[in-house]
Amino acid sequence: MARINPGRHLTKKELIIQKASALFRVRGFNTASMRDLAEAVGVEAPSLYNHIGSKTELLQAICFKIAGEFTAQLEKTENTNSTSLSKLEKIIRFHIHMMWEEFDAVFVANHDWKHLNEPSLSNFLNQRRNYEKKLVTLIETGIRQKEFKKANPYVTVLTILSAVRGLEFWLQHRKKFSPLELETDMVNHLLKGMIN
Amino acid sequence: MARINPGRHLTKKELIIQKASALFRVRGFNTASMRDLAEAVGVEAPSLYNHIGSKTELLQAICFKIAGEFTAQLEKTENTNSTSLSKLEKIIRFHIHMMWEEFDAVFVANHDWKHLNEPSLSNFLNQRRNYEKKLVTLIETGIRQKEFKKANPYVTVLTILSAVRGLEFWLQHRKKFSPLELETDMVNHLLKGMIN
DNA sequence: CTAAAAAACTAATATCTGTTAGTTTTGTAC
DNA sequence: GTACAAAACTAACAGATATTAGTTTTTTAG
Repeated sequence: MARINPGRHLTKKELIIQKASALFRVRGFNTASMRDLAEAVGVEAPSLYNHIGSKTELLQAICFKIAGEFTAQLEKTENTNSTSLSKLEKIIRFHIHMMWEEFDAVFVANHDWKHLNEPSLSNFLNQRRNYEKKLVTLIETGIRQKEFKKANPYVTVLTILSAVRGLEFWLQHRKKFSPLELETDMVNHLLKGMIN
Repeated sequence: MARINPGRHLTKKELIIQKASALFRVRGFNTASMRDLAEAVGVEAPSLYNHIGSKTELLQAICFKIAGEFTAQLEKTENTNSTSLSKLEKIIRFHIHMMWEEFDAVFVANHDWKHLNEPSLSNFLNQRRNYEKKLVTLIETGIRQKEFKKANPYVTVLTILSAVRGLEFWLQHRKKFSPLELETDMVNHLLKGMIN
């Protein structure tokens, strides 16, 4: 059989990771087999091992790529001079943006991280914990500066992160309203509530 | 080996389902094996089949038990004479309540429904779609009566359901604030926003 | 055109999967 | 205590799993 055509801007390994993201999202990491992946790539299963080390390595690549992007954006936002509210809004919008642009990978990172091996598992969880802590600090600052209402900042962070994550369902079912309308309504709801 | 002790108020089948809920939550449906489950129950794997029909049947039992409880509560709430706001608040609180009281089963229903077989899968998805539709109708009514701000009601429902579902993470990590504080803060956030 | 390499292939392995068959043990009712 | 039923056990199977070994094909470089 012919070689894998990596496409214009992808190495073969990147192509495999991309197909794996799509496959793992639909079937789940454990349910998706390397034979499934090979078929999606257009090759026999053992051939994949010319490009990757193991199935778990694929999961690692997906999870840490996403985690890295979120962390980088958060740190960038932290280092700007603006209100806590403005920072928070930027972060929420970035989350929504990521859900639209890298749906498969974000979905897999959210669902299948638990199948990571040590020490990747601990690494990933630490990174996520740090991300949450930074958000909590941001909320606390906003409360101290009377920008935000008094409330348990952990609950606030949880509420926001979870709400945004829920876009998974909407994207799966391909509901047909524009990302812009969605983004506006969700940001408004999370910041200003829904009561008239 | 001695027989399974079902405990005070459980049939043997119910005990198995309970252990399966806990196991599936931690490991995931596909990753958890019947041998794992048997060990949790205190028995050899084939013995389980004296009480249950198949592994999938366990998943069905878990998913439809939870779906049924949510549907029942929603219909009960719909048939009361109160404002849309009051109804919505009651429903949010019920979701939080369920997360605390039936964490394992709710978690599994949320995560592993995709491994249901037909026709259970379609059944489950229909039930969930109906649930969402009823919530959308509730929000629409509230908007028409000027109780709620104008916004895409689907987005509103998505935001609320997802936020509440996020309690999964907090419960997994056993954060130490009371359910009451958590419930109050989350309900306030979702209804009234977080901006001062 | 030829040699080196990259990457595909086929064949195979050991392990794990849910589940069945058949048998033995345990508890229950008279 | 004896018979019946419930529920445990052991042994086993067919299929799927990720991965390795070894070989052949394809592409690339000089």
